[in-house]
Amino acid sequence: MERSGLSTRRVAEAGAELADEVGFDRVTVSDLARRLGVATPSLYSHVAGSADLRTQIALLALEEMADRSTEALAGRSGREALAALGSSYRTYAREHPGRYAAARLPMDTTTAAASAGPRHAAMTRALLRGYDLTEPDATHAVRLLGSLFHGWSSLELAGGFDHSAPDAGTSWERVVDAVDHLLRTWPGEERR
Amino acid sequence: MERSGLSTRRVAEAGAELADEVGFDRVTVSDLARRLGVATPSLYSHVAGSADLRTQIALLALEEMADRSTEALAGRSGREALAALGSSYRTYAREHPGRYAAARLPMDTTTAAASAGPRHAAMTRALLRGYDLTEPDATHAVRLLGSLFHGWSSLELAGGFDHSAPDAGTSWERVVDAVDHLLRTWPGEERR
DNA sequence: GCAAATGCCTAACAGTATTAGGGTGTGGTC
DNA sequence: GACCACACCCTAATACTGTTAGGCATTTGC
Repeated sequence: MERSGLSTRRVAEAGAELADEVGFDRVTVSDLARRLGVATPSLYSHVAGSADLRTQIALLALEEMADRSTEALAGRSGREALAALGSSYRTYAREHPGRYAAARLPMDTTTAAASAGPRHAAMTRALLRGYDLTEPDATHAVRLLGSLFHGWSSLELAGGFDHSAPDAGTSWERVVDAVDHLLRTWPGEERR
Repeated sequence: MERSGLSTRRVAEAGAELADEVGFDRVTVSDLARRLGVATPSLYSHVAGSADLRTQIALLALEEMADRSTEALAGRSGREALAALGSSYRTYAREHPGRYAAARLPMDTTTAAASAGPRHAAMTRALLRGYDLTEPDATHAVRLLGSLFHGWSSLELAGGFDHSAPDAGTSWERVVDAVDHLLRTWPGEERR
């Protein structure tokens, strides 16, 4: 029989494709095998099973997002960088909902450490260099931005903003303004 | 044979329990039936199937969260209310990770509209009355807060803050300070 | 060319989701 | 107080999905 020329990477890519089409939680080893034109057990040479398949898709998505974000941030700083990074996530989530959902998959510590996750944190930190924050405020801000970007994309993807005005894009622009303002006027420790 | 006295509500509650123990994505009709001491098909009198079961758990979780938040907000305003609402979500996510995950389940428009979802939005809006925001800025702020609360709890639940200082609680306090500050100094339209 | 590794297959089994259809309590009705 | 209808739960049966075991063939490295 003719070989299909599969590999872990190729399987993950096909899985990502499938995730975007039918949703990450409906990705199935059997379905993926069908689409690849091979028998189900054949995939077990490339991924360890259903859980591993999901992880591989997640890793792929994290890399792609990091690559896009890196490009989006190049040569920008301040509000411009903030808007670019946020848009990068928003756009990715819209174009690749399945991959985006995959990227939120919790994974064990060592896998997470070897993923592109740290690159994301580093980018946010780099972005903050355009503002005047010192530790530990910079860390707080990293977490705030991470939560906000992630939360916003999730809600937008779930259609949370679909049925009320103004539209998500407009609102997002104003939120970027607000956060930019916040980062430039971050409150000192004296407050309670 | 003796009857178990089940009902949709009771099944959903048991499902929520199960979700908290094993994780929302591992909730299974069979497993739930086993725990309830009935045969698997028996559950189909109370829920329409696997998908419906998940939805019922989600609706339950949304209600519980809304109830807790309502209580937490009572008699508070400004920064205090902000902190209370945020803590309400954070605590719920920590105590009931499975239910919390369930609450993020995307559902169709009509189901969502009939859920406690709108109550959550209303609470956030109510909270903002303690600040001086006019439309459309209030809407932007509602969305910002919703995204931030959700994103923060998700990341914290996934262990995203576990391996770096300062701890999540401290960081959260400072983020509340920052957001409180932001809401009191929300930037006007003239900025770009 | 040959040996070993690799890539893919078939066979087989456990577990889950779901439908169909049957019996038995339970509660309302006269 | 009998009866009837419905609600509730069961067994049987089917179709997948996930996974392991073991076999043949093609490719690759020497």
